[in-house]
Amino acid sequence: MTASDSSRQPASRRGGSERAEHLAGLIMALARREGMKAGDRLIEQRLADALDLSRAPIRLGLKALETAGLARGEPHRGFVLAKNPTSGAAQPALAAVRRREQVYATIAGDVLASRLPADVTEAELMRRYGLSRAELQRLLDRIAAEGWVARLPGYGWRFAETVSSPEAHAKAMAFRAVIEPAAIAQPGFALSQDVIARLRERQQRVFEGELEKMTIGEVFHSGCEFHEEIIRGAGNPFFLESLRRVNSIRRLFAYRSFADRDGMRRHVREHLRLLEVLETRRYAEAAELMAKHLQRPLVAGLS
Amino acid sequence: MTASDSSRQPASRRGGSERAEHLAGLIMALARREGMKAGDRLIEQRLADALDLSRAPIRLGLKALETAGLARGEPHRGFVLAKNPTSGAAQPALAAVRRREQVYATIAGDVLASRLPADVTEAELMRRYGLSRAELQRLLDRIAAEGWVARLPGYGWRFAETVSSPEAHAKAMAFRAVIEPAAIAQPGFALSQDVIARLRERQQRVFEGELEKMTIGEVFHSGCEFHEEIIRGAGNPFFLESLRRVNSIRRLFAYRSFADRDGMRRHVREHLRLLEVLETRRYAEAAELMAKHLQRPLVAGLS
DNA sequence: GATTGTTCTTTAAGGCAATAATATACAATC
DNA sequence: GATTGTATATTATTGCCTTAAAGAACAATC
Repeated sequence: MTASDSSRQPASRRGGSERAEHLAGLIMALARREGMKAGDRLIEQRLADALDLSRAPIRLGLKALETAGLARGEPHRGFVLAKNPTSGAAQPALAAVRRREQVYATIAGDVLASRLPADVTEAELMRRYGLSRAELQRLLDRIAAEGWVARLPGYGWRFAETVSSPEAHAKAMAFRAVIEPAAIAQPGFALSQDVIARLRERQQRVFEGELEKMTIGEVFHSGCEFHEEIIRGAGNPFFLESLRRVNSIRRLFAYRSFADRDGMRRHVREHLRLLEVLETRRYAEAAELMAKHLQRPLVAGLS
Repeated sequence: MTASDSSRQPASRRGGSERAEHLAGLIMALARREGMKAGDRLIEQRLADALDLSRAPIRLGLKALETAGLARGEPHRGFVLAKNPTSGAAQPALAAVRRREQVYATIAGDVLASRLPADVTEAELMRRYGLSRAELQRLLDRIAAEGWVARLPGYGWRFAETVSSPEAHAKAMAFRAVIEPAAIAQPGFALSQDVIARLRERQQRVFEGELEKMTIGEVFHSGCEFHEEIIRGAGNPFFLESLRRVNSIRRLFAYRSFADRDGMRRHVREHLRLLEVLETRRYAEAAELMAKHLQRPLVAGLS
């Protein structure tokens, strides 16, 4: 009924190489994470290592970036960032990525609004969203990895009730309120000064202006990264892993939440405060602070 | 180098329908969980509902059970359990299931012992374990769902360091020691008398003798079920989900642990004690008890 | 009236060949 | 000496087709 008919095309040949633009997006995202500026060199091997790829696909991504005007390249000198990755101009390349995400978002929306039955066959999804079997499988694998759909033993898949339930958000927060402070309170917890500095720099930048220019999705993403980086300090992958999963589900309803810029501002300030305490290794205190940070009901979802 | 060559066959036609025997195994496992006895009827639709399947595959499973001598069927009267599902005789049908699990176990062992590089291509795995692409994909999907392998952005997969690390077990326990007591202490925690009764009955049975007859794997499985049923009481799927994931990884190294029957006995006694406290709704006390239960170093892994 | 038996429809898995994407090795350039 | 350019080998995806598996509907039986 609500299915998007999503350009019935052979999945390749669609506006100048979908894959390349996707790669371009990955590169820009990395550049942003690393705090790179316009003019910085984009060294192939370094990008390849950071993204767990070989140079071949990186190269495609770089070419796409050049086409999009986000990078400039000269023969035998490689590529250089043409714009600050945080600037609004980073959108063009991302536009392609967005298109790729469209079906995902549509499905997420349909599941959240219960427009889709809990149990569905692949055939039905293919028809409904105009996907090839291969495309659908990729998508379902990804969603399964995020934990909100699972294969049934026979034919078909089942969406987790978790997602569509109205209390889902509260439950996710309750879970975080348990694991995040506990992680900080773990015996071996430690956060290198490097990491702290990087996190602070990023939060500071957001605090001092970028916030206004960011989309809800970006703010959300940035918050997740912050918290995931901190929980990583426990040195226990189970904490990190479980936070990641919660976050990937929270992301689904984050889009619905209102943009309360003031609340977000206060939120980021708390992040900065937390970093101060972590820096001086007062972990017990930091754990408490984190607990408070998470318990605050807050609008409808960020952190 | 250590690859098992695993009967290079077309994946179907292998000793009287592999799939049917697998289904038979599912049915027996269900019968055990539900505490069924020899003589109980196996009603197709009921089994189908419980296993999220239709009657067609159930029927195959039942026929296989009959062949294996675990069920008896008469025309128009359906099937009846021939043996107690807890008896050792339940093994024959499971033998087929085990065969199916063999490659999985081999891979798990190779990863645990670091005989496999962290990054591998599918082609390499296919060669090494003598699998078709389809078989391998199924396997990798399952392992990915369990969380100890993940697709790389390019070609290949990466096994989680989590698994092979020597501290993995301690980390898993540390994580459990956080979430399980916290789950019990959640505001809405509740466990119906029904559930408590069922759990008690099961633990009691194990305590009073079955323990001696169970394999390590079965003891482990039973322990997981117990804990998962309890954490479910928090009514927060994130707790349950994360415990499940930890457990599916713990299972990997559980096989290596020694069978300390005395330790296990004490362990089950603690489960029974915990149920008593839960029954009277003294949740704070129960949470503490659970924390102690999990903190005890214990041999090498059960609970 | 519930359950099993049977038939028919739909769904997905498996294998194969063609093609695209990625990795790798080495030469060329700065 | 590090990085880019290029050629080659390896790896995995895609689409197509065949076949197996599962679901659904209805009749038959207890």
